[in-house]
Amino acid sequence: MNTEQDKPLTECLKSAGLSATQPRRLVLQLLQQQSDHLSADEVYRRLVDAGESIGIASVYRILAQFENSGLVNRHQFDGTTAVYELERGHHHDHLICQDCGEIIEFIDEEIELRQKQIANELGFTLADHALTLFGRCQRSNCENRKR
Amino acid sequence: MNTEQDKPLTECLKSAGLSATQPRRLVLQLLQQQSDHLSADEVYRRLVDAGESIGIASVYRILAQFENSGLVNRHQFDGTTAVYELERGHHHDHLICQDCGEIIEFIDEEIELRQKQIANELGFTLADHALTLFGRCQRSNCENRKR
DNA sequence: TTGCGTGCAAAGGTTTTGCAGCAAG
DNA sequence: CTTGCTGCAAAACCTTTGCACGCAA
Repeated sequence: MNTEQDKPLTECLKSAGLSATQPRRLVLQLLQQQSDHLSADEVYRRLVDAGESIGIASVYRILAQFENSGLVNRHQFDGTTAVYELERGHHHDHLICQDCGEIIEFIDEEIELRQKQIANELGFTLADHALTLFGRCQRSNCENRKR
Repeated sequence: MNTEQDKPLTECLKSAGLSATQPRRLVLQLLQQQSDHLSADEVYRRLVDAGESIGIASVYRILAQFENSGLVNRHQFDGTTAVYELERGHHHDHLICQDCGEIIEFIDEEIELRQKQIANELGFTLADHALTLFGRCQRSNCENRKR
């Protein structure tokens, strides 16, 4: 699949309807290099730590713009902080380890289909969904295991 | 099914390991009367509007205690405000209308089962899950319909 | 009585906003 | 040049916490 991330930063921004300013390039580049799910503050910190000049307000504004343009997805895994990940053209849901915080992405067509069916049965057109599983990994060497 | 809500307030609280104070009784009673999903602030406001004397801090503390005792469930449907609903012994997920905000509860055993299977296949034991569908209702008379 | 629970106010963390200056096209 | 974007600081918002007082058992 040919996704936006294959284009150079400037073109990727332009085709999303955004002018290619330096802060926007920086945020987009960071998200492309990362496979993690980053909070706004983590994005800000990493850029500052890398010697870049950017403000936290711009990070929030840019991430919101990226989300509206479909460039990134926003998730609210815990109740406090939102995290963002680059839209890579492959929809997926998330499984989070309650011990070590590891985030695993998965996709299940059966669940996807049932969701649509359920919405339809209830008289709705499915527009979006949020599915997060919380579990405990069975790795004996999980360094974050509690207890 | 015989649930906690069938008991008088005091007994319900006691069997949850909580002393039966007036604020706790008030919050529990409100949640029992309500079938809605209420935010902490909504709980606070409704009690104050009803002439009761209670502080917002107590509402937050009490709702957290209720959640730890399994008396209520906490949901984070949007990114900003948590909502609470009385645990009635029937697990369910939620479908929310993006037009009118209506919340519909549903349960689908197929999805429940697949979730467990997926977690197991990935080497995890499923502990919890959050599934929320977002859709648009097809009621022509939906007064909150946008556009 | 005795300690837990409460209310108030202040603090905490995340996100948004107002505004003057600056950069992109 | 001209408009839109940025950075800073302050505000907004939801939630938690410290503390002295008061109620439940």
